[in-house]
This record gives sequence, structure tokens and C-alpha cells, in this order.
Amino acid sequence: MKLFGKDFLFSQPVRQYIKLLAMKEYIFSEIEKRWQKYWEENKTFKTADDFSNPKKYYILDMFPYPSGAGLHVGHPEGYTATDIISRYKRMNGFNVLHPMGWDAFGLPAEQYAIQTGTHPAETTRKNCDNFRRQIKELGLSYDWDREINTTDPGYFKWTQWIFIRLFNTWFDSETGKGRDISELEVPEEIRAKGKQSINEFIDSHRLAYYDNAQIWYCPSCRIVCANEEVLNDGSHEKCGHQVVRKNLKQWMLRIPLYAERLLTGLEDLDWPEGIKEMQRNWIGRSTGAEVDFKIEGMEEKIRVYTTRPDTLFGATYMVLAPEHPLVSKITSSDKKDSVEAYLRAAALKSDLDRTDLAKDKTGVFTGSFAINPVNGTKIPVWVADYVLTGYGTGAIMAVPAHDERDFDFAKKFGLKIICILSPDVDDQEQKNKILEGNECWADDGAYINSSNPDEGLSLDGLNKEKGIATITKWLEEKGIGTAKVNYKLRDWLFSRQRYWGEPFPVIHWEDGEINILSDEQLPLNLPDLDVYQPGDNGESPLSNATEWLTVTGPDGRKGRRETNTMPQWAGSCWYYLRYIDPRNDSAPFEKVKEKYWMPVDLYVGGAEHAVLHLLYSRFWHKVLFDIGVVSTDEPFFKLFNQGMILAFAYETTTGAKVPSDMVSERDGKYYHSETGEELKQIVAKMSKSLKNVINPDDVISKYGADSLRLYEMFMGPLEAVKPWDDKGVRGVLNFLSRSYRLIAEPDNIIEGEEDGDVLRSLHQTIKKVTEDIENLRFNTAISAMMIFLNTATKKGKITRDTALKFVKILSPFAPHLGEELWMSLGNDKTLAYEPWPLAEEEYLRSDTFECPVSVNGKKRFELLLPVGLPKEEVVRIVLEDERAKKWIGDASPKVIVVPDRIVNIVIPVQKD
RNA sequence: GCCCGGAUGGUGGAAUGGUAGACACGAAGGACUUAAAAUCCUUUGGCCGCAAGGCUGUGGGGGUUCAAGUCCCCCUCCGGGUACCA
Repeated sequence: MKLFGKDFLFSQPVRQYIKLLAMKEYIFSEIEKRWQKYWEENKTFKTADDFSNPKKYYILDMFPYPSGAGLHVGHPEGYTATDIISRYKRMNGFNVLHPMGWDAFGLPAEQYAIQTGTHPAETTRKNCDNFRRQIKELGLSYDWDREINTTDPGYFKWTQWIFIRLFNTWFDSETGKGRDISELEVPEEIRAKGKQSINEFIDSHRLAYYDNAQIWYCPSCRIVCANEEVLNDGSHEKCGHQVVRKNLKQWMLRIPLYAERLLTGLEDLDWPEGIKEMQRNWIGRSTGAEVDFKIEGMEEKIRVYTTRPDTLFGATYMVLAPEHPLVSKITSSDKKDSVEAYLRAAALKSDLDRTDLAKDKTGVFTGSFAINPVNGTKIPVWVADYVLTGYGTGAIMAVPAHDERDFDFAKKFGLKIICILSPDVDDQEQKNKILEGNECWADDGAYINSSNPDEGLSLDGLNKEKGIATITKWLEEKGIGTAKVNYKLRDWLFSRQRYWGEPFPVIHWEDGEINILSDEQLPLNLPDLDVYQPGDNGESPLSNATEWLTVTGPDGRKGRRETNTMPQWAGSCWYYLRYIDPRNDSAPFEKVKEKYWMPVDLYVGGAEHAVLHLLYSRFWHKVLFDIGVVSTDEPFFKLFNQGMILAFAYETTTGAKVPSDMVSERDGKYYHSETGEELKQIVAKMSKSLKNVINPDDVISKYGADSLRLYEMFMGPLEAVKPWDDKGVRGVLNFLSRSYRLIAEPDNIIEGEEDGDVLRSLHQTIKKVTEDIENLRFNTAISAMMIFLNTATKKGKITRDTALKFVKILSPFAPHLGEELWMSLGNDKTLAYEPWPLAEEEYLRSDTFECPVSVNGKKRFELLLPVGLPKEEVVRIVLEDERAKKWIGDASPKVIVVPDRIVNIVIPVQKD
């Protein structure tokens, strides 16, 4: 062994020891701790409110609910992606806003309080501390001075402030915009009726209103559940008991008024098409017509909504929802008992019984008949719960021949089925069935039996599109119908019977008047409670807070505060705005700051929020835009959904799941460690019962944060669902270690000219990594860096310049190692703001390339060709090649040359 | 049922209509070591072959094209969302 230039002979243990000393070991735990401390102490990632830089980038993660379980490996996936882009953007001279906070109101802390008496604020604080620690250990470059917490009175003061704005805004359908309630014109006839009528009129226009609503209640937990907490089988997701419907006074928001804008606003957004589609479906715009039907022997008319006015000639009966106001009026005396019994039964049923469990339709005849306006036919009016009260007019005309639901109903109750559309089908047997009314046809075709000469109306022979246009025009001319747009989107139930949420800034006076607090009275804080048990009848625990609850006005009037609190969505509806100016005490944010930072340039989070959160946020934002609080119509310009991280799990041949700690692996196969049965490896969501939950803390201590980050990015495309494989983490750790060993070893870093291969590889890598970061394709960026490292390691030594450039492009992915290597290369301050290297064209060019030559589309051999060779030359060279001749024989081939890409020799196939 | 994704080696995955399987894991063999770990090197879709080479191959079936994992039509399976919205 050579030491100090001389040969020494050492015993084996000593040789090993010296080797160890000499070898640069990648000790990630030390490196990561050191740089996390440095970033924190130097506030490296503090975002300056420097508005002179026109290049701004607001990059946002969906903030987490800080659960007691701590971070799971799904969190770092999106966070790492945005962190890479943040770091990349900073190195490209952008002023980057990249904040983090806590969506900390929520059920679990309250449930825990019910069980243990611990104040939810206490639980929340602890959980946030834990989340913050875990997130900091990932080396994410958040500006922690902007941390927010939705449960902080300094935050929810402004949530309440926005609620006041919603309360004081009405939607002007003429301009399609929200306006201040003071600008609402009250019609003279209402004005004439006095103060109460005026107030009712105004209240009926506010975006936020207070009214009776049906909610889910879990009798077992004595708690009211959000819709999302009720599973498909009607059970409460927390306890498994069946929930029931209850009527309670609730706050509602008129989001459907914004349906059209929420729909059209999607067009210009750079969002995944699938998410846009989900929002569109949720909004559920449909075009059709409202048609009035006369009722035989009565003044009243029944108005129905239909998307198929063209099928009016096929309407053979009519259905009202059980809750329809005309039901009792039109019920004939002999049907009274049966109808009332039906209504009672329907009222007891949950929505669930009315849908899922009861595809088998029920209904009852009212005894009345309506007149079909197109042909004067008498058709029976039924009541059935397959018609919903909240959609359209709560009444339909039934066309059993051309609507599946009506068909089922008509079949069951023996109602007439008249086919009025000859279907576009080739199958003659099916066609006959449809024409005879024995099968339902909802698609296109040509109308038959659809004319009324007396009225000068005929659809016969037309197709669906023409039919709809013709009939709608006729209905409008006759004044019995109008074209109408409907939305599935309903008013948003905006209150929860909970303690741990934002209190509503309202007072209910004993005389029934509702007052909203003034801005100066905010925040309205939550009272401390001794018991967090919900009140009787599903009332919020706040109903126990007598002192807080009761208010006496200056006039001596007694009042009561709202016991409901806002849903968890409230805080998350606008948090991205608060990051802009998180400590502002006199406004939610300063206007100039909002103008500079908004909109969010990139928003990354899970697809589980595809509809609700993103729709709610957009709604609030549009209201705030209309009333001049924010400067953009849409909050999130670009959206990206990361895919879920799953884990391997095991099941027996019969499909029974086996917890991972009961599984042993031998020769790539899996066995039950007790029964010895061979098991199948499957991919499943991480769950406690499968014992396949991966804890980021464990991964960090075993492999380091940089490896965790790199692995999560290397697993596959960010948007894909992919299984965690611990072995894969080893692979990226290996890559980081090799990078460290190459660059941290001073002997490997040389001065002077770089080797041509290394230089080309370096610049190719810079190009690839730059493009891939821009397109959120981190997996291929990482593989490009691995390729470079393989090339560089083979050479053994690289120049300082090469090393510096490589460290820079590696650093967004593995920032701790990046800083460490940057320092080892002789720098003394962070590389976070060092300019991003440029891929230089001159090093990317190559004079020759291996041109693949295929014969009839199949690659046969490769040929080294100069770049830019004319086609004729290429053909000549190829045809002279022995390997080509072998395939061509004496045939006369056609040669297709794609310059600098590929050559295809086409030999006519001989026919036998 | 409807809507949206997806299916590529033993595994995760890569591939502007142009060399399918980059990169990584795993596996096998080898070097170093008393040994192990670590590290390094080689091989690695399947089939035939000593090799050269050939055949085959991106869930299945058709089609367009000089050329298809990629575009079009039909089907199967898997994942997510949604559910009587007239």
C-alpha cells in the first residue's frame, strides 16, 4: 500500500481501517441534520415581498389535516414534487412563494376530546408540531414564517370575515356577477308589504342563508355527519351504525348561482382533463324545457322539467315527487288514504332507501289526470319517490318507451307504453320489440306517431336534435313551455353540529331576526368547554356553553349565538390567499401583495379533492373577485394530481388478506409464516389491518430524507398510482452514495478540459432534467442523472466545472446532498440561489450516429452514418451494405429514409 | 349502469408514429475478503442455437401506415369517481 508516496506493509485489520478512513462515506444523517439547521438559521427560503421582480412563481401544496397518526408516505410525494420545482424556479431567478400550513379544524380532535376531555386545541397543537417536525426532516424549502393554521383566531377571523361577505352578497343574474346586498333593488310590491317582506326578499337573495335542511345524524355517536362521512350502504364511516335523516336549521350557500361560471371557467385552466370532467359532471348542466300540463278539472298546472320535450307524444303518465306542493291538492278523495300512506312511508325512508336499495320502483296513483298539451290526451298523475324534489321542478312527464326509469315504472304498474321513435338499430327483432313498446330506446331515431294536424305540429321523420328544436319552438310560441337549463349542483349545506370549527359570526334574536356581526367584532372565538358531548337532538356541543351562547343587545333584546360551526371546507376555501400576507391583522391580505402573487401558478395535491374542495374554493374566489377583494377570476391556474402510493399486500388463493407481518419470502415467493400456504402478492392501499403502512420517519432513519424524496420521485410518473417497494429505496440511496463518493473525493475533481463523452453526457442530462422538471416528469429526470453518473464514474475523474453543474441539477431532488457537495467543491454559502446551468448546443451535437436499418419494418442492423447526410447518399450506402444485400436478394427495394433517424428498406412481399 | 384512468420483462417503469424494454430493483455468475457486509465487473423478455444468427414479443381481435406500445374500430380485465338529476 502506498502512503505519503512510500510503500508500506500493514497487517490486514490496519489496511481495512486505513481504507475506511480514506473512503468518503455518505453519512446522510449528519449531512441532512447539518443543512436543515443551516436553512433554518439562515432563513434561506424566506420569501421576500420584492415586487420589483416580474418573475414570480406561486407554488402550492394542498395543506394537510394534521392527524394524530403523523405523516404517511403519500404526503411527501406531492411535497417533494413542488419542492423540486420551487428550488428549480429559484435557481432560475424567480421570486418563489412556497408555503405550508395546517387544515386543522376537524373531527378526530373533537372525537378525542369527547373521549378524554382534552381540548381539541391541545391535540391540534401537538399534531401540528409533529407534522412540522416531520416535514422539516424532509428538507422541504417552505417559508416557515408564512405558516398558517385554520384554527388560529388570527386566521379564522378572516374566514368569518369572508362569511360576512357571502351573507352580504347577492347574485345579479343579468350581469352574472355577485354584488353588494345594498345594491339589490326591492320591487315596489314587496316594499309595500312592509319591513318583514323586505327582509325576506333580501334574505332570499343572499349567497348565505339560514333555513331548514335535511342532514345525516348518527344516533350511536349522537353526532351529525357530513355527507362525505356517510358510506354508500348508509352507515357512518366512523362507527358503522346506520345514519338517519333529520331536519335542522342550517346555513346554506347558493353555489348553484355560480354554476355557469364555474363551468365555463374551467375552459382556460391548465388542469387534468379528467378533473375538469369530474367537475363538469358534478355541476351537471343539462338543457331541456319546462312544460306546463293542465290538470283536468282544476286551475292549477303542473310544470315539469324534461331534457326530451321531443318525446311529448310518448308521455303516457306523469309523476310528482312526494314532496311536491300540489300532491295533496290534486289527490282525489278516494285515493287520499293510499297517497297519504305513501307519503308517510317516503318521508321515513332515507335517500339511500330511495335510491340504491330500492331500484324496484314504488308509487301511487293520485286519481287525477293531466292533459298532454301536444295532443290533448288524458294521462294519469302518479306520486313516486324516484322523482326527486330538489331537481328541476320536482315533477316529470313520463315517457316509458324512451326512458329506462319510466319504462321500469310503467312495466310494474301496467301503464301505457307508446313508442314514438323508430330506433336506429339494424337488429330487426330488437327494433320490433321497441316499436311494440316491449323494450326501451333512449337513443336517436326517426319520430313516428308524433304529429297533431290540428295544431300544425309534426315531428314525424325528424331526428332527435331537430325534434327537440322544433317542439321547443312550438311550446314557446304556444306559451306552454320554455327552454330551460338545469344543474345538478345543489345549495351547499354549510354548517356542522360540531365544536371544533369556525363559529358563525351571527346572533339569532328572540324575535327571529338574524344579525351578522360587524368586522370589528371579529374574531368570534370558541368558548372553552368542560364537556364536548354533543347536545340533545344532534345539537352542537356549543349549545352547552350557556354563557357564551346568550347575548343581550343594547336594546335589552335577548339573543343566542349560532351553535353550529362551519365545515372543514371553510378554512381550506381561501387559505392560499392568506399565505400571501399571513400576519396581516387589518385585512385578510394586502391588495398589492395579492395582485403580485395571484393566481397560484401550480397547485399540487391528491385527486380526492377533485370535486368538492376545488369547486368550493373556486366558488368563494369568484365571489371575492366579484366584490373586488381579489384580482383574478380563478384561483388555481395549473393543477396537478399526484397518484396515490400503495403498498404490497398478501392474500391466499381464496382471496383472504394476510397481514404483512405474517408473511415470509423465499426465492421470490411468499408464504404464510404459520400455515406455510403460498400467498399471492397484490397491491393495496396502506392500512393498519394489512400491516403494510410505511412510516416516513422509519424510511428517513434507514435511508435518509434525500433517498426518500428521490425514491418517491423515481417510482414512476407523479400522476400514477404506484406501490411502495423498500428495495427501490436502496437503489436510489446507492445512486446518492455513488454521487457522493465521486464528487466529495477531492482526488476525483480535476482542473482543465473535460472529457468529450462526459461533457456531452453532462449537457444532455442538463437538457433532459430541465425539460423534465418543467413537465413534472421527475422519474425520467432522475434516470438521466443516473446515466450521467454512470458515464462519469467510468471515467473516474471529472472537472470541477462538470461537478458544479451536476451538483446544481441534482440539488432540487436531493437538496441536503446538493448543499454538502457544493460546499465540498469549495463554496461557502447555499446553492439555493445559484443560477441553473444551461445545456449548451455545441456539446449536444454529434458528427455521427448509429442509424438503425430495418427491412419491412423490422430492425436488422445498425450503420454508423455521418449526421446530415443527404438521402440519396444514405440510400447508396445502405444498399451497398452486405447485411442489406442479404435481405434484398434480387428484389428491387424501395428505401425510406427519415433523415438522422431511421432507414426502412421495403421489399415487395412475394405472393404465393 | 354511466363517466374518467389504466394494462409493456420476475418487479417499478422508459419510449416527438421511427432501434420496444432506457433507468432502477431483483436474480445469476465473477472480482476483492480468512469470511460476511459494502463495493466493483459481467449477464439478464421468451424460444431455438456452440456461435453467427433467427423466430417471437407491449391484455385479446381487426384496421390505417413504408413503419403502431403509440392512431382508428370492437372486446376482456383492473383501478378511481358517480349513481333514479328526467
